[in-house]
Amino acid sequence: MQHQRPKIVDVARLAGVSTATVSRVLSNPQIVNAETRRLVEEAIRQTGYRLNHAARNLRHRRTGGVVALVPNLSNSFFSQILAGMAAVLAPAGYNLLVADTRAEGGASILRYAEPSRADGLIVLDGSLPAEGLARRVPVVLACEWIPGFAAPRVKIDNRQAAQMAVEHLIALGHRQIAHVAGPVGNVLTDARLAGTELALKAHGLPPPRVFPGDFTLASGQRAGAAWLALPPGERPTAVFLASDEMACGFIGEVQHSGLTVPRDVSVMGFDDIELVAHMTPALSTIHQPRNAIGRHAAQRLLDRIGGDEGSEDTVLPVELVLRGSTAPPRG
Amino acid sequence: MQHQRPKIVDVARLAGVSTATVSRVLSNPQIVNAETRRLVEEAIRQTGYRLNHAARNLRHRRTGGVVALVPNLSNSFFSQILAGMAAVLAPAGYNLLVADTRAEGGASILRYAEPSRADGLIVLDGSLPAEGLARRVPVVLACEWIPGFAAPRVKIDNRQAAQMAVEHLIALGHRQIAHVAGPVGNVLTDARLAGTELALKAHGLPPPRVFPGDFTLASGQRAGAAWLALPPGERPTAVFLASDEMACGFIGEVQHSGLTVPRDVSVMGFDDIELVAHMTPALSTIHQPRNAIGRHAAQRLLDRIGGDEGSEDTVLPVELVLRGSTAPPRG
DNA sequence: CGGAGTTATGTAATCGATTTCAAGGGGGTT
DNA sequence: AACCCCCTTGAAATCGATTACATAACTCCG
Repeated sequence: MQHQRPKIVDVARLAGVSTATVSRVLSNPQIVNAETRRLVEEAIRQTGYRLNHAARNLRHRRTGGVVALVPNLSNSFFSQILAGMAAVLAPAGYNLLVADTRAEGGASILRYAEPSRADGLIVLDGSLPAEGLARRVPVVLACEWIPGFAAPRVKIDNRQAAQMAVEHLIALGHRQIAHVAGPVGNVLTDARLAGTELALKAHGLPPPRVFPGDFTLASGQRAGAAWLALPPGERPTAVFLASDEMACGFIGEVQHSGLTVPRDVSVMGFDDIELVAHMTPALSTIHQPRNAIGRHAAQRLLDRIGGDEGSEDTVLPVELVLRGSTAPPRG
Repeated sequence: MQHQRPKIVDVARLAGVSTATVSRVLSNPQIVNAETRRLVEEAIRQTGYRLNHAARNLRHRRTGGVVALVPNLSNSFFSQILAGMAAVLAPAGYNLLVADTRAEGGASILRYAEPSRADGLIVLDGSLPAEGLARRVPVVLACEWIPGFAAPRVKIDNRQAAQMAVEHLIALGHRQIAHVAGPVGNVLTDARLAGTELALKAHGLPPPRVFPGDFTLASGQRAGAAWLALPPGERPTAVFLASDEMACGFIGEVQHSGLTVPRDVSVMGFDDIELVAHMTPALSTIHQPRNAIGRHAAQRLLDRIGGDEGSEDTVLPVELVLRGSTAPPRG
């Protein structure tokens, strides 16, 4: 190895052309004479040349990367969304960087929102400060969103989805329906609660009893304990939880106490994460098209990077998935 | 906005110093006179200057990024490992890029293994070609590994872990123990199968009946169907599956048929993904320290990038987690 | 007071590619 | 023969930071 790593001038020298020509072969082959091109390609092969992306990016004033800001990387809900994004970004020549907004200290996460770090940002966390994001790089919001921050959003209709879920429980004959909410201050929490209340109101039923939650298994378990702690006569006969993880925790707790789902209580989740189809009982839930959310978000971002100024929302359809955890109330 | 984006010369001009001095304030403040430093910092504030990473990286001949090659981003098993890696890399000033080795076409994934793209690579997929990886950037293998490829590995002792699992089943009194294996050709598949066979042999029991699998829920479900298809007298009384996801599929299928776990069959998983603690029955399994795997892998890579040549393995301890899915055989 | 040593700063080369601008050569037209 | 155009190609500027080397000022000491 005479050179640590061949550069474009090494290729140029070997091929007997200028660096400009080599560069053209690399990025715009058809404008180079066929024979010259062949020579250069041969030189590239012989030297084992690989281009330096830092240099190209510097010249192009771009980074070739897109950052996804995820509230919690450990949450499997996001992994399929990331997979969808990667599937769109990779063919377009972009790298996907992921960052956990919780793991890294508050505002420092915004260091990713710089043009020299990333060409664009996909934000999946509605709790980030709008000021920090403004005027930096193209942004797309997915799933969650930031009130007062104008950017294209890729989302589902959470309110309507919650309505569908509760309508189903009502149709089964339930009259006392509880809701286990998401974390306080989250936009999804509010939308799903609103949908729940709307559906009940539309059927002349009283507002739901609401148990606190935060989308995690553990909080679902606590909700289960809280439900069990009620006098049997006062227990809602159906519970709609704002996430599947919580539903799993809830069902686990209820079954542990010896009661049975859906005989003693109907349970409805939200998200349709893969596992819940295989539990016993299989969970009835709202299916979120997670891969599609990732793909659309990535595509919207690419459009934005390409100069598209549109900021209308993309609302993807959900599906009511009925499985074994919901049934008519007893008696 | 007169400038699109202030550069280091703008700061220098405003502070009345050279770009060299500004650069020094940025990366080595203590060698600059306190008063000058104050001036420069003030100028940085006034101009709203942000440094361009592409330029710095070009000069430093580094990228500031680390790539994780994951077999399947949708698999929640990996998300917690990624979280662990991010927790170590971010404070060290590295970005974490993730790529799905399955989603992107075969060899093209190796484009990430270039010094100008990433300063290092964490490979979680044992099926990548060793030749492609050799002699490129520092590599650390995590979980899986590539036979014949020398690099530090961060892993668990899969053989021994499988042994522990099967020993437990034997201790409960089981004599007919089946194994549901991982995908053919995978190093984990072989190690876990070997451990299973070893444990049985040590107790004078015949080799296990082996059902094919590939770590996915669906394959676990198929294994459940295959188990059910056996004449009741020939059914193994316990099944050890090479992943929790498969165990979930298996249990789901068995319970669907009206049988009960662990009364009719004991089930043992592998991984201890978060959800399985909340199923009914809760799954007995082998706990893998996923966050720690991620952290250690990231740390090893940082060491390697820093010049450490060591390539010994880091073997992290697993735990046998006993929950409700295993019990003595009937009768 | 001259010389060594220290500290602080500036000048200019450098990282490795891309791209503007200019120019050479060939063909066709009048 | 003069002119124009197109096709190729090269020279050199450029992207925005870092840093080796040079230099100036100041201190210390015999």
